[in-house]
Amino acid sequence: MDAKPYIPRPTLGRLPLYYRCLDEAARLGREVVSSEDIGRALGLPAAQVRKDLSYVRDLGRPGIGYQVRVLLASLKQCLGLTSDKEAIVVGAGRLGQALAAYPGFAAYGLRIVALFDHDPAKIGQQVAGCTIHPLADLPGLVQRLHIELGIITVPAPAAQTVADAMVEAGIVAIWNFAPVALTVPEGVQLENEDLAARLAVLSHYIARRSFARENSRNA
Amino acid sequence: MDAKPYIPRPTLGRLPLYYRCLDEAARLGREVVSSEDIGRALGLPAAQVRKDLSYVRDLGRPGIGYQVRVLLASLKQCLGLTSDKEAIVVGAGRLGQALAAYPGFAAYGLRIVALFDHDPAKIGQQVAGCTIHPLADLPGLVQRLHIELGIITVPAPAAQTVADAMVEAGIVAIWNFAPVALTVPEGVQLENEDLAARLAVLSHYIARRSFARENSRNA
DNA sequence: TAGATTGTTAATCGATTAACAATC
DNA sequence: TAGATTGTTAATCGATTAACAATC
Repeated sequence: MDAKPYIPRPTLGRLPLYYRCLDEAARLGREVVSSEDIGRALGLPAAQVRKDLSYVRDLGRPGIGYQVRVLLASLKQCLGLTSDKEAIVVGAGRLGQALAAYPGFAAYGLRIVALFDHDPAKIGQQVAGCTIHPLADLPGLVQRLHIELGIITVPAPAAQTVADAMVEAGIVAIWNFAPVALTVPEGVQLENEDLAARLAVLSHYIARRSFARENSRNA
Repeated sequence: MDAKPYIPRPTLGRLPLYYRCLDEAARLGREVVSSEDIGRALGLPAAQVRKDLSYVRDLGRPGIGYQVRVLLASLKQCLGLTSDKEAIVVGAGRLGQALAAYPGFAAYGLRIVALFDHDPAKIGQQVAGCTIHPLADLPGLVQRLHIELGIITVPAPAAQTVADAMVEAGIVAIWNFAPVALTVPEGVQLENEDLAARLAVLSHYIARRSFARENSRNA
């Protein structure tokens, strides 16, 4: 047991990419990869790959590279994917349902096991093998299955209440899609996914682009 | 016309939050807000708010604060939201449909106007007022409507082909949900949204948490 | 041994935070 | 005028990149 206690957030965000890259290499039957190989596949400088991987554990061999199997296992452990992690989604609208059915999580051994909604019409429906439960069942189900991961896809005004209920039930990491700043107790990890804000950033790039074009015309 | 030519990426990511915050303040009838007010609402230090807003334009008044209407208009221009921006989604699976129907974009004047899919069974279906078109119609539609924003929600193996088609058709900013490193020509803005990778990061935090707990027990 | 490639140190770069003169 | 709050400068912090000794 020597998982590192602290990894910088930017590095952390890249670890899943390394994991997927190594997984792919393993499927192709490769036994060893270099930081150069990984960097090329992901569009990152080799030095950054080495630096990032040094946080995971000392696994490469100078002159040789990284053993695919070994590094994969380390990344798996570092990302907490050794035991399958289960998550719940609160808010069974289109987005919540899309996440519940999203096939991409499986590559990391992540699984959404239940949806919750307050709309009586939705209760009992199945989405990709996942049942929609009433909100009242949340605490019981979370505790019974020892769920630690919660995803919020309710409208903004309901999000804080849902977050509170999740924390109360024992969830320690929340992925929030509602465009609102939530308050959670110390020790609960919160990640915000603001889809509209992301799209607005792309809109800015387009605006800047036309601005630059105009400028060069007038220059 | 004095839109700033360059804004750091972290700042850029916060601008939409300021926009939403100011929009809210305007709806509440507030005429002036301070960097302190904004910071409190968003959980950011006031100094950072001021620094960020200084990239947008010089708009605050010392001793007073920021005029809500004026700052809102500046942010709108900076984010390119003065003229309504339209986007297309390629990949009419659950995720693509959820995005097409997502109500949150409207707050920024962003709108998804068409879905594309290669599945003949889906062609012609409506999703939240948005028609699903065959892929062959993409170039024509993009050019006719002068669409500059494309969203990719197809499986990873198809993503590069879709990106190429988008660029060919004239799209200059791509939001890619497929978990794969795409190649686009210089000048085309690419933002990756890797949902599974995001969830994996949360999984790591949980793992670290239990590691920390175990450690403190043994300490 | 020579060539390859690591892990790490040091240099660079960029973002955040603190402090404060300017000004309403 | 006194109090409030900006915009900006300088200090701090943290991440990326480059370089290279260690080593397979």
